[in-house]
Amino acid sequence: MSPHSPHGAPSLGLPIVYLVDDEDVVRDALAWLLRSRRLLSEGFASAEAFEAMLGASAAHARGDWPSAPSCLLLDVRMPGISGLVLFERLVERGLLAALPVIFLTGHGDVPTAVAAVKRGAFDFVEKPFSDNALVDRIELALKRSEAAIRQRLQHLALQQRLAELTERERDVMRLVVEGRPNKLIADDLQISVRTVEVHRSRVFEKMDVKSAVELANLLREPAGLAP
Amino acid sequence: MSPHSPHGAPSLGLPIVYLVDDEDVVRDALAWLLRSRRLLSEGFASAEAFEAMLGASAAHARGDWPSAPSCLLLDVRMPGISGLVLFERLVERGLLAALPVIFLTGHGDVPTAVAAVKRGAFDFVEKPFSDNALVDRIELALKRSEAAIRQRLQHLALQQRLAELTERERDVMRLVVEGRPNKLIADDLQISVRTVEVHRSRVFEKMDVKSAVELANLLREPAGLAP
DNA sequence: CAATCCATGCGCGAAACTGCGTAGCTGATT
DNA sequence: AATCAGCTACGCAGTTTCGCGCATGGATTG
Repeated sequence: MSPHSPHGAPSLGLPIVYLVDDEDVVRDALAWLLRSRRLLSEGFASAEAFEAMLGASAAHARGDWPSAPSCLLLDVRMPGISGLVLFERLVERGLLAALPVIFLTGHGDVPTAVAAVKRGAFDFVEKPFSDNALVDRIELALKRSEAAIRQRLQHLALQQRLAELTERERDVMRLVVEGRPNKLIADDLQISVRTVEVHRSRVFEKMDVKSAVELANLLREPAGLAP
Repeated sequence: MSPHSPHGAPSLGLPIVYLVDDEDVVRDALAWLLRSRRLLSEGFASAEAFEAMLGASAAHARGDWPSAPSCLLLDVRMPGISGLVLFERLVERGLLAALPVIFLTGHGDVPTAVAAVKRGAFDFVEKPFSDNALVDRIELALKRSEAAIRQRLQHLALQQRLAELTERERDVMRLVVEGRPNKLIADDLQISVRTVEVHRSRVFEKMDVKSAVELANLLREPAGLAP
């Protein structure tokens, strides 16, 4: 296990703040601010550059998430791909939870800001901003990112175990978590009770639970539902 | 059963849109617009007047929700209690879900708008607005309100059934939904297995389920958790 | 061909569920 | 004081369900 973990949970790596702004001055200022607060950062002069980095580091496996808590300080208007467009792409890739976006803008209008926040932007701040307040927001965003990544890892672990099940075992499992007794499951699937028991016990074994209730609880957790 | 329900679910009453704006002209225009779209509305010239209506109709029972889908079109700046303050009070009373708030403002600033949306405002639109777009948003808000109210009703029904349980029955239930077998529950509570079985069966009866798994599923639903 | 998955039968012991009966305690009603 | 109702608690007996081991066979796949 790598460095000391805060609460016994495995460390996810050092938090990092990505800066995407076409103006060197802005990036440098932010980088300086963050360094002074002991936060790692990495700057990009365009949305394209940032996406290139994302694609490379994430091993182009869609659905892949950053493994360290991170957030993105994003300028709204930039030459080339605008911040809003980049943001929209991140939304569609489902990356927002792992990579909260804080918009930075000089001259924001209300509809744009409102739309961005409703779409899931973590914040939308106008320059000039208070350094303190911004860093506070960033740290909140990093915490949310960490929480999302942890939840994702749990989710993946669960999916992995689910993937080990055979088709038939999944059939049985579905009925088991609906609370149906073995006899009725056997009737539903047109197989013998004994066979249901066999599948059922394999499911328990593979999913590492000891009872149907535990299994139901496992699958009812947020991680057990959506992809 | 009153009027025709859309999907077999019981009707919640006619949707209503509340208008809170100090300018008569604005309220009249909105009322006219809504009437033309066959939506009920009720206007208030001040936040105070609206709160008075809320207090009266809700029978001052905190936690009480409007029984019909509704939403609130709220002007940001008004003499007396401002729209923002009223909004904040609604947030604190937990009414936002049942009564989504759409802010209307002539001259909004970005930070205010962003803060409102992050606090849970359904929307924040600047005048002049498109009638069509606004009505669309209102109808979405009403749908969300209806969904929230339905969920709340389910939640209350569940809480009601939970309230019928004895202290001891709740003790047993907790352990049952953790997946513990009767024998261990008996050890935990220092009572005999037979007694556990009695409580367990009473719980099933009162909660109207036939197995521990069904019970767990019932309690794991969103309605089963927070107050 | 070997391995895997699915399916089945039989049987044993444990656990769970049910019905019937008992009993102490509290609090309210009469 | 007597009574009734509700909650808690327990035992016995009987039935059902569950969990598991052992053994068998067909279908699919590498």
